[in-house]
Amino acid sequence: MALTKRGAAAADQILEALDERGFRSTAPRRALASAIGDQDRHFTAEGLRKQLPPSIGRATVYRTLKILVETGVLCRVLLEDGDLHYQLSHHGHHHHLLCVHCGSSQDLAGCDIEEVLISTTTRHGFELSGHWLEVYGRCRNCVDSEQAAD
Amino acid sequence: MALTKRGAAAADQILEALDERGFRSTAPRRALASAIGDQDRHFTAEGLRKQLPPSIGRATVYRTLKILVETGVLCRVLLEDGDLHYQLSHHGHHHHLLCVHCGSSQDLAGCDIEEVLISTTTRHGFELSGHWLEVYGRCRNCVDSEQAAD
DNA sequence: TGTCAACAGATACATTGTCTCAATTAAATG
DNA sequence: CATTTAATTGAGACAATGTATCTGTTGACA
Repeated sequence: MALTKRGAAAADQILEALDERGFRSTAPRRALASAIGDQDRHFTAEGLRKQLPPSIGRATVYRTLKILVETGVLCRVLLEDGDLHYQLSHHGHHHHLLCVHCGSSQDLAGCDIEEVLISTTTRHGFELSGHWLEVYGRCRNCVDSEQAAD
Repeated sequence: MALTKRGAAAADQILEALDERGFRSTAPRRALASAIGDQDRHFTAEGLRKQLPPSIGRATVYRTLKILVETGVLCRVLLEDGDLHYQLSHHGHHHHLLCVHCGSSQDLAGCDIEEVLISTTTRHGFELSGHWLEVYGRCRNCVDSEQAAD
């Protein structure tokens, strides 16, 4: 069961998305959806699994995550060290601002780089079909608290 | 031994970079450098290993690749499916144009997106420290040959 | 040429998945 | 509600990609 109202809403959204694509509603998937709704930042498959009853098999967790990424419910987040995490994907195409200090992430909804990319890649005779961008730095909270400490 | 003049030059460059950082020149590292010089596109650690004598241990391959990435000689390439590959890094900061059709990659040397990113992230109170961008599409060759086929 | 820190290979282990297979179950149908 | 059946499950093997440790080897400098 989801721990918060927000988590429960997110869980419902996940199950709904699965239903729309013709996937069945099963007990493991409901547990997964609920657990994902409870995450307040990007997570790994194993991290998620540790929060689930051990009766839910590893394969199910990975299978479901894969489906959810393909469905667009989750997106993958690439950490600076190359680690792949998962995260709820509220918007369509978007990027992440990843705080290298506290590990939080915000979505960068407006993707303004598309135009720049098109003009740059066209010069290379390249026909753009997509891109993957992750942005690293410090979030407002971490910048502020550091300044306060001075 | 490197198969081409270009490969040999790249291999020398790798060994030189290692030397500069105080790493020793050893037989396994020379073999690695030569093999890397021979790659004409991004490669995986295991793929590289298959081109080396089996006497060179797995750990050595991975260890050396890690050093080379940290040294800046190699860069990691993120494929669209999340696979991490390696590639010679000729320039400093740069991005890749990855052809989803033939698998080739070109470097995008001028990184014009920095300014766009700074202005966008500043609005989020975010202090930019870095980013990772991969661009997917079709390279000039693949676009051309497809048009020729029409 | 002797010394010794750096390095090597072997091997065990960790993480992150995928695949197969037999058993179970959701849900549509009657 | 009972039947049916395709989707789904968990177990467990396997694969890819690393990392850690340990003991023997070696490059490079004095």
